[in-house]
Amino acid sequence: MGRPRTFDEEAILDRAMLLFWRKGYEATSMNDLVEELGLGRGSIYAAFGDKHRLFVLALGRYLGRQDDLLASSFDDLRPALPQLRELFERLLQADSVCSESGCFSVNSIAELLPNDEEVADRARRSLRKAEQTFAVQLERARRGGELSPAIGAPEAAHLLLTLVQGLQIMRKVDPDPARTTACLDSAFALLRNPVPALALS
Amino acid sequence: MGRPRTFDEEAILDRAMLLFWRKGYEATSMNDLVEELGLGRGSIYAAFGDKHRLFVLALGRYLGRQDDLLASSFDDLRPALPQLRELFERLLQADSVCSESGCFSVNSIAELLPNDEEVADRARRSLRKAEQTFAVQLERARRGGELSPAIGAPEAAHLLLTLVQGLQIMRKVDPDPARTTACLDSAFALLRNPVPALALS
DNA sequence: TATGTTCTGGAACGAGAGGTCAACAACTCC
DNA sequence: GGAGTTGTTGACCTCTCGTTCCAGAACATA
Repeated sequence: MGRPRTFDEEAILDRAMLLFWRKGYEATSMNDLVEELGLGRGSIYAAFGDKHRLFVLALGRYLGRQDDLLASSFDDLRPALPQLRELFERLLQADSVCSESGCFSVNSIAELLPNDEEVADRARRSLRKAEQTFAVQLERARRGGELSPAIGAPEAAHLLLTLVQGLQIMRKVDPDPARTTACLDSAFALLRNPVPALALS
Repeated sequence: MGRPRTFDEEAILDRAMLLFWRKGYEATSMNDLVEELGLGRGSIYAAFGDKHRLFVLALGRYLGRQDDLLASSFDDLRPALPQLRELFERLLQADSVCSESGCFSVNSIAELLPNDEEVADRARRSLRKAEQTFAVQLERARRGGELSPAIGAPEAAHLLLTLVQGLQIMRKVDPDPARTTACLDSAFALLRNPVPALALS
């Protein structure tokens, strides 16, 4: 019934995501989107609603991918800390798709919060999920004697999450990936148990 | 010679700073500024140039104050780590002027980098200076046996700087100051030397 | 082929953007 | 007081913003 879509909705959302990611919400105009997406204005509005809704959809797509990456990253048989470390490397590498634009989520939080409740909710959800995932793995690390006794698993999870947000800011100021890697090295050096005992319980 | 200014340039810059801080660069219009600053458009342009220059001046004012806070925060006779910890508390408290808007510098980096070289330069300068100040104090901490041997002073400085940027993002997502304090507690718990020896050298 | 429905692309819209300007106001100096 | 200079104001400019609308294109069904 009716004329079919001539474009792949998800592919279009990906391109919108890259544009918003690169330029930010306010600095991206509908003209930019028309040009980048290769669609008429009418088609965009019909398919995605207004500019803000399109942005939220694009951000949701970005966060959804991050969620997936997180959910499928852990093998509960191997030590947790090295896996966490590898996850961060992968997370940051995934963001290099948009070369020096940092993290779409961090950028959006910084630009639009606390005034944009829709974006706030979506971001909060992903951050909470990430923190919980970290906490589970860190608790596993603690039980395995990997984690420094100076910190609890939930606190370490929150600390790591916070640090990663900070890394995304620092990457925009100094894009040298070696700096990022070095910073993660330091963090994990501190998190590691200096006297790795046998499993405690 | 000529008619004198009827306004205090620095007071006006402060108000512009608060507005840009609250709304971001792109979302703040000249109309907003005219209304907030209580000046005619012409006066603003005559005194500060265009919108972008005004923004850079406002950001410079913000960063200048942070620089001052940092420069005058350390007593080389007392232990370094607690002083660093107090500094962070003061930094975050200073930002509470603009209740839930996070950090003007972090917001600006996220919104405008990597496309705005002027903002990038100004922000880089302050971050470098902060990192160096941290490093000096952490080196003092290391020599005094305060710092964990698991990390060097420069690395700890970079780690702390990164963490604070992250805290500014997290604060926008969850404004509860207790979370921020707890995160700093965790970080310093890890940085502290678990076996505080006597001064080594 | 005729009809109904959906999608497409671009013209058109009002609002508001950032920026300019000219007339007037407020001072200093002669 | 007159001349010269600078600050102030708000009307005004052009351009671009986000959004709407409509005529035509592309399908399914009959």
